[in-house]
Amino acid sequence: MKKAKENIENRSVCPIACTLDLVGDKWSLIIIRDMMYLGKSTYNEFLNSKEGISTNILNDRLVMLTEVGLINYTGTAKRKKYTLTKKGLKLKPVLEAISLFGFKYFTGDKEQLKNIKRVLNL
Amino acid sequence: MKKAKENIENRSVCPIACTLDLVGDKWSLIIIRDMMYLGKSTYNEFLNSKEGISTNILNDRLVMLTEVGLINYTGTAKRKKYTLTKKGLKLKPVLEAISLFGFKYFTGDKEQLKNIKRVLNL
DNA sequence: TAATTAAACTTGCATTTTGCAAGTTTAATA
DNA sequence: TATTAAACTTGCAAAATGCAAGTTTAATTA
Repeated sequence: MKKAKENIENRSVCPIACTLDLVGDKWSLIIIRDMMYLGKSTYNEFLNSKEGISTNILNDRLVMLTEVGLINYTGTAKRKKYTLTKKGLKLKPVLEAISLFGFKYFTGDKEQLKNIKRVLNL
Repeated sequence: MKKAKENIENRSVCPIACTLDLVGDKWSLIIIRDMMYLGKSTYNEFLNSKEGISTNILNDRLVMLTEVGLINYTGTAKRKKYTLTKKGLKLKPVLEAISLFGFKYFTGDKEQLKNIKRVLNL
């Protein structure tokens, strides 16, 4: 079994740097977005996100996010249902600030954005 | 001359994913933190941050952040002074939310954190 | 009950990104 | 004029990511 990073090494004591050591990568906040805003909870739901995460990275991130206490799961090994922990839910202001920035600076398809906006409760 | 990524490719139209395509890496928000909260503005000041960014990555990020319009610079090629653009300043709520999460979940050295808190205006 | 499906990984390998050490260029300073 | 130092640049090793394929075993279907 591949072993996930067990102890995140913080680069400094700065709270910003420490938080980025947890979720400052390309995929963690995408998974958390899926849980927080898009009602997703299973491996395959995450796998089918538009952004196209690959299976090994998805697995690594689910293990890591579980280890650091941002998510947990119920169900059998073959039917895991992931949910955000209380700690994970505390990232909501972060995602909200990020999406507000995104709405301001990325126009893209207006109709599509309207749908996203609705689903993200914005 | 090494060419920096010229057009960021967005993984999707999601505003969260798009924003993460800009600053969802290990170093960009550290540099922006240095400018926003720690009064830093030059290559060497960024280089001397506690987190220890390496020279090539720092250079890449400064080029990229300039290209995407989050920062810009004045001064000669040998004495560049970087500042946040209006767009870059719009990331302040993101950094604030991240640091609030960090303060809640990373204790570390109390005295040191108090100093950081002061310097971060929190 | 046996065969099939599919969800959740796992593995191997190529590509990309990052880290580290050292070197280069040229303004500013002594 | 010589030295310093700020801002890169380069080369190479290590780590992270991407991609395709394979594995395991619950759940479903025939």
